[in-house]
Amino acid sequence: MTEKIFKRNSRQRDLILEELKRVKTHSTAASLYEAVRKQIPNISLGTVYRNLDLLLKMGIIRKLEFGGSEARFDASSDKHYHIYCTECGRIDDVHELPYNSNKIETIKEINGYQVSGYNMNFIGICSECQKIKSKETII
Amino acid sequence: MTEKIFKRNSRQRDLILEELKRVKTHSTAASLYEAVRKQIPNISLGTVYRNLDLLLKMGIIRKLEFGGSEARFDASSDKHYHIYCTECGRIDDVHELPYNSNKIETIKEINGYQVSGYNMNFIGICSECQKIKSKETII
DNA sequence: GTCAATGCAAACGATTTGCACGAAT
DNA sequence: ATTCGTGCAAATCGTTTGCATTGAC
Repeated sequence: MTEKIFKRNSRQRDLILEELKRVKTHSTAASLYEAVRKQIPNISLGTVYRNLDLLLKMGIIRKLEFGGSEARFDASSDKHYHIYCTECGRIDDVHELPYNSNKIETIKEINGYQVSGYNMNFIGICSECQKIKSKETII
Repeated sequence: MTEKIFKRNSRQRDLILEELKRVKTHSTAASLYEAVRKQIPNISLGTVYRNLDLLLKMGIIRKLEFGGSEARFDASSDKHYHIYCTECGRIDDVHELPYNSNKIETIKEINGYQVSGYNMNFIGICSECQKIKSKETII
């Protein structure tokens, strides 16, 4: 079943994955492109997208299902929730809350569907933006 | 605080909302456009998008936060979860499971964030697609 | 008569793709 | 030598926007 997806190594792919792992704010394709460009100045955005696809298919990274226009990626191996700041758009990991703590985990059937999983994330205002907002209110 | 958003009535908007309420599979902008076109042949896609935006701002409809490329909309007034079929892409309401049954509802702070809400949906295979898949397996 | 809402088409931003070349095996 | 992975540019897809016109009030 496990199909070989990478047939050759590539420095581009290595750097993309390295950068995605390094940055904790859940990069977009464009931000990975900009970062890797410092090492390989003429890498193309297409290459970034193609490699992100391959890494997704391999299950090495995950695409975060937020509503925003740009896709965000996560390279960490442990599952966890995410929280999105409606003010500045940053996305942080939620490590405080255990991922499998929910009785929702045990649901195997809904509405005739065979349930394979669920997707959950939190929405809020990050501490930085709270400070900014409270200052604005004072004025 | 409640601001007036519609300044005039429009047949286009009425038909868009009517169609969105009628169809239970959570229309896309394009499918609404096709449906309303039967009544107003030269309605434009831009008008559909503009009215969906207005209806969103009024809180009359909601945009579903799935990963797919096209946005899906929901016109029902009661909150409920959704389930997405990975085989055919349909999205159904989940009425079996109460929306506010979670202790997650009570969380007000995570990671320094002031939590305003959360987003959750299920992923699975609908009964139709299960039938198709089991047939395929037999062959 | 006023100006919000429309139709049309062009513009947009994110992503995908075709193709010829370069590089990993 | 083979052919995968790349860079480049053009194409695609969903959505947004500018502008002149239409229609609700």
